[in-house]
Amino acid sequence: MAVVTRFAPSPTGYLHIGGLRTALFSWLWARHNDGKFLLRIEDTDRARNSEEALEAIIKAFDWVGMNYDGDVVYQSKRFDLYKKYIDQLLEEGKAYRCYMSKEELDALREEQMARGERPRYDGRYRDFEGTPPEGVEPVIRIKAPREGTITFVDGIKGEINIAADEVDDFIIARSDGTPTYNFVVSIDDALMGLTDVIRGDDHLYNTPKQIVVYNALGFKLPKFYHVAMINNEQGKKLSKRDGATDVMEYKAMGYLPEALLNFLVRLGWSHGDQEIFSLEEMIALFDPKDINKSASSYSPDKLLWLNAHYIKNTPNAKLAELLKEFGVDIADHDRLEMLLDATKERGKTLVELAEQINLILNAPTQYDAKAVKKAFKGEAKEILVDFIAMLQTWEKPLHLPSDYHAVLEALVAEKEIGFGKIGMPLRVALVGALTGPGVDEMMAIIGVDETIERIEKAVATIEV
RNA sequence: GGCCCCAUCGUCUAGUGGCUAGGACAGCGGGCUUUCAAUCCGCAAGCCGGGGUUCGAUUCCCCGUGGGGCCGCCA
Repeated sequence: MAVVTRFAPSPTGYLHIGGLRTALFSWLWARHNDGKFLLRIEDTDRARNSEEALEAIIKAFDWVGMNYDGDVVYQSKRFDLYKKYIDQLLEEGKAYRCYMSKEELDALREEQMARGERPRYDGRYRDFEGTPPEGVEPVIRIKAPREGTITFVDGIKGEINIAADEVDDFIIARSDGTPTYNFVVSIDDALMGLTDVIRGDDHLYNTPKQIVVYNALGFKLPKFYHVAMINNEQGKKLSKRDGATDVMEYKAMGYLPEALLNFLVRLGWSHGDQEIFSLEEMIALFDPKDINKSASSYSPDKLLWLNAHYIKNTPNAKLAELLKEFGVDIADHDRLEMLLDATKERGKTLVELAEQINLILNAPTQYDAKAVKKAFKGEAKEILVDFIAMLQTWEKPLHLPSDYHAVLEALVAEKEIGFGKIGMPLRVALVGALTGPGVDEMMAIIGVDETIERIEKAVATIEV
């Protein structure tokens, strides 16, 4: 049987980083098996805006290169279907109307908490046959087993046992007739033909409830995989204050989708010592049985490292295209290759890369004070002036970094100085700072005229 | 509070009834270099604690401890 997995977010308006990981796991497993990966929006609570939410999710999927099969299923559009199953259960005596008010329910809960028990419905209307109280719209509850144990095998955690009395007769339809989460999830998972349900382990306790529904309706159980959560660096639940939780924020911060996916796949899953995985490798190697049981902490260092790795390995033409969103348009630059080769080793994100490029392309508007103190001293002025003269009278072509390097070598030899004597002041003259790509590269990129112009401008500021 | 889940370097993780417990990121040191990076080499860093079982436990069992999750007419 073909593997069918799904991603079933509630419409929050954005895709959470943790959601992307479980979606990725599900997607990989489907693709690995040539199966299907379905998308469903859990919007039984009608207050939420599912159209917008879906758009946000698809946008994020597009960005990372994930897709889904078939049509998106909206639970809000399937209420008739759910109603049919509710009626069926009612008719078969597997569900019943409960006339307990919210106030009564709250009171019961408080009592139980005070006694140190797990709050749960006491089943008082389970076998009720009298006259229902006036003016109360009932909810529908499903009959859960009253004794024994609900057992299932989790593909990651192994056998899970929950005592039946831990699962109460939970509500499957609200007093306004709308169905509730655990009920519709079971029906949809069954009807959509899910074979493997991969989800966060915050759903672990929902599984026995859903099994109650599966059994009542005679549906076949899928395999369940409950993936441990991603916590923050302090081991607490990941929240907005821990940094970006919205997937698209990573795009804005200059991360490559390959890096983010590679980072996420290794959070909770591994394949020996391998760290770098292409999408193809992930698909080929992923198996949910290799997912870790324990929760992991989110620490962005490795993501940054991966991003640097993928930037270094991205073709320059593509980088140029991506950089447009970061305010750098160098697609038509005639030294494109040289420019990116000189900078891509230095930028861990596209944002940093854009900064590096701007540093070279734009003449410095000011010179770093420390750099000036260190570089513009002694005979620096004289050396720079000589260098200009040498560039102006140089007879060979000046195109490649090596061409400029030859000029520098000639200067160093003639004046019998070390490379640093010219290198440092030259660097400050070109970009205003003591860091950055090699001066040979930078001169080749901006060309001889611009080079001379920048040096002249710098020389004018040196007082000695 | 009840129930459930989890536990290897700071972080992500590999691994086994017997290994010098492996890799990666971060950290530190060094090489390369006109700078900063990149890169290369090296160093430091871990089996939560206590009981068992066993010739031998990081590994299997139990109990602690710690962390997480769930306990809605939310999903």
